[in-house]
Amino acid sequence: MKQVKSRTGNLGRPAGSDNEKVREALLQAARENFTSREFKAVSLREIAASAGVNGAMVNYYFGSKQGLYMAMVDGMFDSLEKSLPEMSESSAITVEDFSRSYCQFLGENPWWPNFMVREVLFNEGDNQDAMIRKFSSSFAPRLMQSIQQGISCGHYRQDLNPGLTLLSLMGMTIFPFLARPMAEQVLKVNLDSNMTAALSEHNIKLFLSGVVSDGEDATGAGEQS
Amino acid sequence: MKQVKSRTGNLGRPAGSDNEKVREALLQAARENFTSREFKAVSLREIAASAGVNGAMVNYYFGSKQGLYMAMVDGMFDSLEKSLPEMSESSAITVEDFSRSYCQFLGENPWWPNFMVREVLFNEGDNQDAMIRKFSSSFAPRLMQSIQQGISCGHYRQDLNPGLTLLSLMGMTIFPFLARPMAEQVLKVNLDSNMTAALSEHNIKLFLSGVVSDGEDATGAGEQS
DNA sequence: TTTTTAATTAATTAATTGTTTAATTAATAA
DNA sequence: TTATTAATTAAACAATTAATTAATTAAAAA
Repeated sequence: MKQVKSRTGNLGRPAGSDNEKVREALLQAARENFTSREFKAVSLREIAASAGVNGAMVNYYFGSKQGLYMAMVDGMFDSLEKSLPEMSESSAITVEDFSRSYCQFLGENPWWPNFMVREVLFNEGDNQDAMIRKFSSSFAPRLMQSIQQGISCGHYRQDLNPGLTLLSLMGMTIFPFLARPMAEQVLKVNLDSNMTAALSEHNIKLFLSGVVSDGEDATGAGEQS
Repeated sequence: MKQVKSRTGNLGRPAGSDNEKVREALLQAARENFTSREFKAVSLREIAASAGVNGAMVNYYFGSKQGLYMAMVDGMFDSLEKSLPEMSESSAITVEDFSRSYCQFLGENPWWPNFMVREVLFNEGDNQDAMIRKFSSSFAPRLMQSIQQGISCGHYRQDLNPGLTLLSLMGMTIFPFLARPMAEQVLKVNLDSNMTAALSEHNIKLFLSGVVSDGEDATGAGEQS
């Protein structure tokens, strides 16, 4: 009765091995590593070690490093769509809904902005096209629709460029999370859940009415030298 | 007279070799490669080939791959400060100046947003701290100062959070360039010089007065379902 | 039970990386 | 001129990488 569990030599299929458990451990390790460091900077050995399995498991379950990465991407988009149910419907999204939902999502999923920007910006060719399509087919057109309705019904200014307006709104929503290190270290804006809620309300008001006080002149002529 | 130019074996110091020229060629190659691909994904051999010199030249002139990268970073910040002279002065920057100058700079230097975000976001530890300090010591505090003046003199709303307001402004300024592929492919917003100028004016107006028409209610109650 | 299949590990493979070295040639100083 | 220094190349080096393979063991099927 020597092989208590074949202690040192862990060869062969382990007793009670769980296919799905290993798979999920690898995906989890991939998320941890790929969201904070660049693709090439993360080695399979690191991922495997961080998942507590042998390096060859990545190729066994996902075919390749790239395969694991793509599986991770799919999972991330799934979790986005699950976290933003109101954005999965087919009607127009109001500015308020977008600001609140997206701020909350970004606050709760700090890995997302880094990841999204890296994918859309840097992985030119590889995943970029698919990313852009996936990204833009979710909420962008429906938010655009909402903005265009606002203009055509006269609620918004008639001189607004819908595309630029959408970009401005997305920018003020996403950028604070994107520049989190700068926001926290330089501006002392700590993006906890309270500040996240404050940010969405701040942005809604800024987007709709601007920063200028009621009754003040907004031409900027009254500004400080 | 066989050694016409020692055609194939290009050993030794070449006639009329220009120290500064090689240095600049390497920096140029570094800019081209490092701004579009991640640090680890760019090899010294690629850079050298793209500069038309031997791979060992990187170590000869810059000590290491990292040394070349840092030299490139320094040059980029120099070009930013030269391109934005009005931001190098010591007085407060108005929202208008910031929006116009920065939009123009981003339009003329499309590599900057990618590079900046990559540095501030992803190179954790290595250059991040230095980047944040350099970045924030240039215009951030003076723009902040301008916003705080606007609030304290009553021109801006009293309920404004200055930090969030600065982040919103930076976001609506930078994001369109950051999401350029998405802006162009999905929203059909082509960021040429005309659109860049339009963007800065659009943002100034939006920042100051919002999107809602004069006389309209800005609570959003009047929006489409 | 016996056979086959699934899961896991250690070892190997082939390619690529950043860096160093030695050889080589031009420019410069003595 | 001669000796020394600066610039360049090809080659070698050592480390690391993703991927494959063969061996091994448990689970499932026959």
